[in-house]
Amino acid sequence: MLTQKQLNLFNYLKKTLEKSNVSPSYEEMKLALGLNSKSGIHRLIKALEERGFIKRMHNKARAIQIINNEKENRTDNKLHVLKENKVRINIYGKIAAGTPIEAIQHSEGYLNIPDHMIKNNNQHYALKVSGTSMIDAGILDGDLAILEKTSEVNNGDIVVALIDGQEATLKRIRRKTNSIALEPANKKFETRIFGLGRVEIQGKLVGIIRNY
Amino acid sequence: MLTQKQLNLFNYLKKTLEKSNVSPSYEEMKLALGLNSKSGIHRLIKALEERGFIKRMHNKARAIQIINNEKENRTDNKLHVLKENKVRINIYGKIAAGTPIEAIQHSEGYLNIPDHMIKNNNQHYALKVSGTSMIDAGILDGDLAILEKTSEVNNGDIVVALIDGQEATLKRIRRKTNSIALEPANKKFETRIFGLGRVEIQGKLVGIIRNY
DNA sequence: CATAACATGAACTAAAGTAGAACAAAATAA
DNA sequence: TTATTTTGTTCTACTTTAGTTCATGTTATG
Repeated sequence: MLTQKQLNLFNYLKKTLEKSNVSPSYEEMKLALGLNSKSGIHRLIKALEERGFIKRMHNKARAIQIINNEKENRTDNKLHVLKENKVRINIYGKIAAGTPIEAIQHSEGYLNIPDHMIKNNNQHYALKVSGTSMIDAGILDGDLAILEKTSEVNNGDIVVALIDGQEATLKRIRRKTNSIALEPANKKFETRIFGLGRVEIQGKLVGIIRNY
Repeated sequence: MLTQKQLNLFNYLKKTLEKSNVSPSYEEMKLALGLNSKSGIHRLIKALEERGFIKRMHNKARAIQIINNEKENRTDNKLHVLKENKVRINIYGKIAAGTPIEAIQHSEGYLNIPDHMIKNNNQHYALKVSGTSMIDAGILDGDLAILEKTSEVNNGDIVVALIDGQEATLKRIRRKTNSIALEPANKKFETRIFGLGRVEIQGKLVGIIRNY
């Protein structure tokens, strides 16, 4: 695609532009390639532009721009994306009454979350909070709840509980000897107590994201 | 893609805008670059705009905006990475009594935030909430507040207000004819009312991130 | 509404930079 | 080999950059 000279100039341009955003002038390029004349540079620049390796603003000083072609950074990018992917989780819908979360097959979309929210290797997912039953815990209607898929929860944790395989709800949990209490954080709602078998923990709250 | 002078000015702009969201005036830039004339600055600004490094509002004072895309956005590949990337913003410390944010030079670290939180090109930053004065708005002690650097706020918005250049606080704002009321969201705290000149808006709340 | 603070821009100078024609030598391809 | 493209040089023409001064708008604010 390129001749040797063109490649030399291109590499020099790239190197220079990576250091700072100052393009070299023809004079500087001439020196860098050990030429005695700027015209040669001009021709090389035209060739690079024609072949789509650089772009420039005509008749503007030091206004050359590198066009990165796919081949070179492809591997880099994939690696990068993969790394970033860890913190990409599914949004499964609203946590309202009625629908068990597992039944929701389709994700409503992806969400990039702050990586510090993920502290272990468990799967995570997000639900949109519906209702005001946890308002005194600072969880408002419309907030996004970030949840860790686990059943290891402590008393006082806020969890997604599936009741009778039917109703999913976000509540504070308190285990007793042979019952489980699900406490709202709102005086207008009441604590509900269930037998051990009726409640399945589907996740533990690890974060809240709110948008104004 | 820039000349040296253009880069110098750009760096100065960047630095200044990172500290606070007030653009320098031409006069100030003139001094910063050691010129005797504002016209030179004007031309450099035009060049920077032409090359896509800044954006400005015509005939508005101190209305320059950095476009942060010098290298990344140019090629398709990198754009992809950018899309996957969470937006990275600075955490500037706690928002407690006493310290004006502008005085905090050093960032306490970076934070990756969900990209949907950033809805415009303004700069954003994060502060850790200290205290319970906004608890009824669902903002708890220790929450991370995501703030947009702007002074365009509406009544009822939650903002970071700097009082007398001294005390930074997160409150709901209500502008009256010749005073500004800063309302807490906690009955135990009282609304404070200030003269127009005493309060400077340093940012507007756009999100809350909480970690359990 | 007056005034200070800012932004815009014309005119001019010198220096730096870009554009390209014309010709010769070298490298490459046919 | 012959033809074609690439490279290098010199020389010239022209444009932009960068700085100055001075004048003219525009906006914000008391």
